[in-house]
Amino acid sequence: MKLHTRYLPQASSTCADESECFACDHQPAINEIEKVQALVAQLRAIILPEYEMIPDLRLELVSQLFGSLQDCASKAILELQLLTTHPNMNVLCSNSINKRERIYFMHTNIYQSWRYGESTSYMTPVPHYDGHQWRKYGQKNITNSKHQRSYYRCTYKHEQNCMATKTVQQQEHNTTETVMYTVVYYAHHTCKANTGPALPHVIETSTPQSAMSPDRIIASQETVSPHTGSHKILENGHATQQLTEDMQVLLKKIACAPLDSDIWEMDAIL
DNA sequence: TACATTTGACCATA
DNA sequence: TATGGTCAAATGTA
Repeated sequence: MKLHTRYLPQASSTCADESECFACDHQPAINEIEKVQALVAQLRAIILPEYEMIPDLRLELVSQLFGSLQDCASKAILELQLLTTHPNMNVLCSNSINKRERIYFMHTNIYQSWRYGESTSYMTPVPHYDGHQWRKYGQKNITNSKHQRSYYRCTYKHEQNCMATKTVQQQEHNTTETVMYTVVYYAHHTCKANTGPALPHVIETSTPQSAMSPDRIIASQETVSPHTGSHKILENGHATQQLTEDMQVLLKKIACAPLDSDIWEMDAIL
C-alpha cells in the first residue's frame, strides 16, 4: 500500500480532546495489565498441576481459558503501546483530523508497518505459550547479557513455507518476582497450524494476529510440557477430533453461562 | 524409529 | 573483527 500523506494533518503535540484521543499516555494502564499477566501466570502454575491429575476435558478447557486471559492482556498492551510509542501516532491526537481521516491513517504504511511490521516484541512470563507450534533451532550467548537467547521457527516452515520466527530471552532485571521474558516475533504465520494430530494441551497467549473466537482457540494449538517447556505432539487421531468437537460445545455452553453467579461452577455447566 | 533439542560451525552484517 | 542469526549433525526422548 502506498502512503498518501495528503490526509495527514500537522501533528499536534498536545491532546485537544482527551475523551476522543487515541494517543494519550497509557503507561499506567499498561503497567496494571502487565501485573494481571503475571498474576494469571502464577495462578495457572498453581491450578494446572491439579488438573493434570484429572485427565479429562476440564484440563484442556482451563488451559484454554488461561491462554485466552493472557491473549487478551497481551493484545490490550499491544494496542496501548501502539498508541503511545510511535512518533507519528500523535497525528491521531490532532483535533483537526476527523474520524474518516483517522481510519484512513490507520491503514497507511506508517501505521501498518509499525503495527504489523518487521518485528513485534512482547514481555511475558510464559514465552512458550502463544498458540503456535515452534521448533527451536538455535541458542546463543548474547553479549552483556547473562541469559542466552533462544531461536525458534515455525514447525511448518518446510511443509508450508511459513517464515515466522521468534526469539526468546529472559530479561535481565525483573520488577516483580515473576521471571519475565522478551519475545520477539519476526514475519507472520502463513501456515495452518491445525494440520497434523495435535491434541491441545493448549495454552494460547500473546498472539499478535490471533482472534478470540472459540474456533480460533481450537484451531491454534501448541502442545507444551508444563514441566520442561518442551513441545510435544500427542497422537490421538479420531479421538482428538471428537474431543475438539466436545470442547467447542463446552466453550459455547460456558459462553452462554450466567455471569452473575456468585460461584462459577464448571460442573454445573457440564 | 521419528521427531525435537542441543550445540558447534558457518555466514552476514555493521 | 565482533556479534547475532541460521544450519545441520549429534544427541535425547518417548
